[in-house]
This record gives sequence, structure tokens and C-alpha cells, in this order.
Amino acid sequence: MDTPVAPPPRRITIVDVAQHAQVSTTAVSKVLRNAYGVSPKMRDRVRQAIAELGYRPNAAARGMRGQTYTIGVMLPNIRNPFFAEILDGLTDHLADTDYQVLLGPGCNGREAEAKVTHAMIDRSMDGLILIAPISTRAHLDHVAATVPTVVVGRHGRSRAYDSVADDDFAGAALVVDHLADLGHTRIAHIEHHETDRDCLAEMPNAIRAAGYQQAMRARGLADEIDIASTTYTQDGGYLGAQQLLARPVRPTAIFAGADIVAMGALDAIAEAGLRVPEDISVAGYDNTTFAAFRPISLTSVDQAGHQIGANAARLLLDRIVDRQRPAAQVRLSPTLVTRHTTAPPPAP
Amino acid sequence: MDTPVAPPPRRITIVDVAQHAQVSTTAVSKVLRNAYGVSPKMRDRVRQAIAELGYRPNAAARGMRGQTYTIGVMLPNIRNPFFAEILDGLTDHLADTDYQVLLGPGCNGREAEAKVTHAMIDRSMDGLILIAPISTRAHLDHVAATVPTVVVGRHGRSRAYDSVADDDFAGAALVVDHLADLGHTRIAHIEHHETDRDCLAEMPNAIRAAGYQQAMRARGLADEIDIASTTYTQDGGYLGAQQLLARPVRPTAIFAGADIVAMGALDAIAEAGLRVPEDISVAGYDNTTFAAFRPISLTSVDQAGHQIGANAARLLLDRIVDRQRPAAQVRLSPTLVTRHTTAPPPAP
DNA sequence: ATGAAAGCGCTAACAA
DNA sequence: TTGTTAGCGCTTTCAT
Repeated sequence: MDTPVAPPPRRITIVDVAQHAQVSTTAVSKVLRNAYGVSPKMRDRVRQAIAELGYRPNAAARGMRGQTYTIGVMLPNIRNPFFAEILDGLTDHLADTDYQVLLGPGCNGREAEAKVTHAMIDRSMDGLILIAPISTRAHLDHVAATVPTVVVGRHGRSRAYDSVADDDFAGAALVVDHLADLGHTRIAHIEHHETDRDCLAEMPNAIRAAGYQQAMRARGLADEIDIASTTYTQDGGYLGAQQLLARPVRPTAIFAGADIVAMGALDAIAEAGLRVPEDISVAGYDNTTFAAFRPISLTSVDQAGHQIGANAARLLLDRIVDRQRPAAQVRLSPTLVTRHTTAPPPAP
Repeated sequence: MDTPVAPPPRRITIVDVAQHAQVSTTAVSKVLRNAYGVSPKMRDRVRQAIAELGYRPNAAARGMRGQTYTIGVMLPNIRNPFFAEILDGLTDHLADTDYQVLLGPGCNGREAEAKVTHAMIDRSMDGLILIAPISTRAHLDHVAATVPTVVVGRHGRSRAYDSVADDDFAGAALVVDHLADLGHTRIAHIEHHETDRDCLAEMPNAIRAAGYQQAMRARGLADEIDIASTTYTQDGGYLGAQQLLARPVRPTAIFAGADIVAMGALDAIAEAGLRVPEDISVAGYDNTTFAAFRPISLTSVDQAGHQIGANAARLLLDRIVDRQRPAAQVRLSPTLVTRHTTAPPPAP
């Protein structure tokens, strides 16, 4: 015989606080928002009443008229450790503010992205940070027209939203130059095949592939350009490497478009009985924890995810204050982290 | 000269829908909630008006009186890939419902957990799923008294909330038995040191350590029990393994309390110039993607994260419907996944 | 089965 | 500086 669960006690409201402090609800509201027009004496009284009663404002109710003090972050794939870096940068920057971050979980595909962005808008969030979205420009512009928005990890400028991204073009060149400097000429690339022409020019994967080709040309290696088109997944890396290893003349180095892709490639290479880096070099992109893990020790491009996140947070707070401010684009420079998966090519 | 950004158009409300469909707002509300008391004819008219106008309900406003159709998930550490499994199970189960999942990000420490849980309550979420919380029982009970709650990955029964967890005691025994069957006797364990006596008996890490000791005794290896107390992090694994390797007589097998700990241990072992599994065996817990990655190929305990998540979602939906239902505890059985980091001990 | 009307807790325009 | 009051968009009695 269970005792029935007690119903939750009625929540303390602004009215309770006002009564307790012997002031009007307006006064309490003003104190809550640090708004103009309360005497210090009154402010203290209200603060004390809030503390004594353990009052916390109801965000839903606030949202009906003003802000909800909530920022929504759309994360495409919770498994990619690089996104965790961005998130850290974000939350660190937002920690001292009144804003609460809530994440929209794993959305793969445009419908899922639309569902999450709509869900956030429907919940009256004050601002949105979209990480590596694959939605159409039209959808992004629509979202940004409705709520302050920052887009992370996607190139292309909009006047509706701010954006923060890594210079993927330069990042790809860092890898190619590193490998070429080591003496490699047959440098292949595994890319995420962009099916959608709408955002072809905006996606990091496409830009990395373009940067790879441009850098190869700049090094006089135009004839050696060799791309396996798969996806930015571990499987994609596995399959891509298999394709490349099956070439009549094998590449001596593989530039994987993302660390997770490099993981799959390493797998395929080991399976083929080849050694890294003695027989073949491998480089990734993102400098994830995975890459840094010593038994793997993957050469990779570091995107400074923490800074990306911090910048996105800053831009968003700015825009919440002034929605008319012209849109800004922040491009962060990547750096190469050389580890043990890249070395000079084997003697012929 | 930027054209000024157009102000977002006024949102469609239930009033617009009612006018468009020539019915009352009450009728629209009922249709939205599939409530009793609308004729099929009226329902269709309303549905059509909703579609034509592209109406989406304002969740904040709904929350003022009824539900917000939002479920909050508190995730302690976004980097642990095991949590992603749970999340998948959750979202899959919730995909067909009207509920939207929002994640409270990385909270380490009790204050952070309290902040996130409060934030979710303040936003009138309909239910909470707390994954591996480290809060006090008192706080958990308080939360659960306020809003339907399911606690995941923590033992101990409450009548206020439902819980789902893996049988960590049995899981630890799986590892010990596996290693003992291979011929190991000097089987050491790296645990997450539980500083807090309040939830000592409830935390998976403590239960795994207890299970390890019990299983060792059951195998007649009581004298060989050897525990390094660190934390469930990669660093913790690194340090723990260093401690164990420095013993006068080295263990021949290490049972790391979590895959991430095993990663750090592998690192330390490699650094010490030892081979896995020839010189020393290593097993983890969680069966993360990391463990499955072939170049690592870590023997680990699989917790069926997907099922954990699905069960949690089911229990929560149940409880939202009936808050008086007695609390349920679900214990899922773990399985051992044998890979290449465990083998018979070296000949003496 | 249908709709009018009263709030939910808060903010913001307005009066005092 | 202070308080009064009218909503925000929705749900929910309660008449009809």
C-alpha cells in the first residue's frame, strides 16, 4: 500500500514575492530584469523576498511577453567529438549570463533540422545557434528572420544571420603542403560527397575538397589529384580507403576530410596489411580527442572549436541586443597538428 | 547601405485559425489536443485551416495552462559516447509522439545539475530524464515531486521516480569471470573513487567496484583484489594504470570501470613498453564506438544503451499519464563483448 | 457538440 | 519612482 504521491506544492509566483516584499508586481518584474526605475531600497527588499521564498521565475510566462532567457543549440550529431568543443566554448561564454542553453538533439536530414528549429522557435527561444546545418539557405534565412540566429560551420554570407566558420580552404592546404613537404606526390582525398547543389558552395566538406584540389595544383600536383567520394562517417572512411588502395598505383598519403573518416581509413589500411605511416600516411581534420589519443596519434587540422563556440555566443548575444546590426562573418584560421600518422613516403 | 531587416511577421495564433475555420478558439484547442467533444466535420475543418495557415502552437503559451510537450534530458557529459546510445533509444521511442526532446548540456557537479534541472522545471517541461546524475537523493526526490522524472544509470529505489539501470554488479562479474577463465589471477580494477557517501551505494562506479570484489572472492581470488582509485576519465585511466604497473608484482589484467578509462590505461601501458594483450589484458565497460573501433578492439561490457533509453522514455510517458502509478525499477542485463585486448596471461 | 469567458505568470504601457 | 492594468496565446471550466 503505497502512500499516494503528494501533489507538487503550488509554485511561488511574482505575486507572492510582491506581497511578501510589500511592493507591486511591477517592481518585482523590474528587479528581475534589472530594469530602470527601482530605488535601491526597493530592489533590496525584493531581492530578499525572492531569496526567502526561493522564487524562480516561470520561463514560459516570461516568454509570453518578453524573453525566455533560453538559447537553443542545434547539434547535428552528438557523436562527433568536435561539436563538444564548440559547445564548451559556447557554454563557457554563456555561463555568466542569465541565458540557459538547451540542445536540440541529433538531427540528420533536413526534415529533422526543420523540426528542431521549429520546436525551438515554438518554445520562444531568444536565440538559436545552428551547428553545421544542412538545411537550405531559404530555411536558414526564414529561421533567422524569426529569431536571432548564428550559423556555425557553414560558409556563405547571409544578411539575415551571423556566421562563424573555420577557413576550410586554408585547412586543406595545410594538410596538402605538409604531405608534399614530406615528399609525397600521390596524395589522395576522401570527401563527403555533396549531393545537394543548393548548398554546394557553403558546406565545409565541399570547401575542403576544393582546397585540396587548389593546393595540389599550387604544388604542381594537378595530375595526382585523386578523390574518393563517400561520406563523413567511419564507414565512409573505410570504403573510401578501400577504393583508394585498389588503385593501379596506390596513393602514398590519404587526406581524410574529417577525423572520423580517418578512423575508418586506418581500419581499412590495417585490414589491407599496410602500416601507417611506413607504407601510407593518413591525415584527418578536426583534431578530435580521438586524434589526440596516443595509440592513434593522428595528424589533423585543429579548428579551435572552443573559439568557434565562444564567437558564436558573442555574436548571438550581440544580435539579441540589436537585431538590426549588419550581419557579421567570422572566419577562424585552422592550424595543423602533426602527429605520428604522417611521415615521408616509402622509398620506391 | 543595408536594407533594414524586415521585422518578423506576426505569428499565426489559434484565433487566426478559429476565424479561418469559422469556429471558436475552444474548438481549435480541442482539435490540437485530440480532446473529446468535436464533431468529425469540425475537426476536419480545423485541421484544414491549420494546414492552410501553417499554424504551429506556441509552446510557451500552452505551458501556462497545460503541457509544453517538451521532455528534458540531462546529460552529464556529452563526450561519453555511451550516452549517445541512450539518447538514440530515447529519441527513437519519442519520435512518433508529440513530445520534443531538449538536452541540458554538460553538467559536472551538483550545482550545475541543480541549475539544469531547475531550468527545465522553470520552462514547464512535461517530464525529465536524468542520466547518471550525481545529485543528492534529496534533490532527485524534490525534482521528481515537481515533475515526472526518470533516473537512468543510478541504482537505489525511490517511490518518487522511476529508474532504469544496467546491472553493474553482474557486468563486473562478467569481466572478472572472463579474465579468470583465461587464466588470469592478478586481475586489477581501476575505479572512479566515490567521494560522496550519500550516494555511495547508488552509483554505477561503486557497484562495479563492489561487483569486481565479489566476483574475485567467488573465484577464490580474494587475495588478489587490487584497486586503483582514480576517476572515470581518460586521465584517470592513465594514472590508474601507471599506479598498477608500478606494483612490485604487476597485474596481468586490468578491468577498467569504463571504456574511456581503458583508453587511458592503454595509453599508459603502451608508454611503459608493454604489449596488449601479450603482456597484459585490458577490459572496459560500456562498449562504446571507441571500443568497437578495430585498431583498438577493446573487450568491453555492453549495456544496451539503446534499450536503456527506450525504457526510460516508455516509463516517462507512462508517468506523465499517471503520476500516481507506483515507481518502477528496470534492471537491464549487460553482456560481454570479447575482443582483442584480452588473452591468456603471459607464461611466468 | 459548441462557444464565451476567465485565467495561467509575467511584462509593458500608462497613470499617478 | 511607484502602482494599475491590459494583454501575450493558450487551456479550461461552465453555460448553452
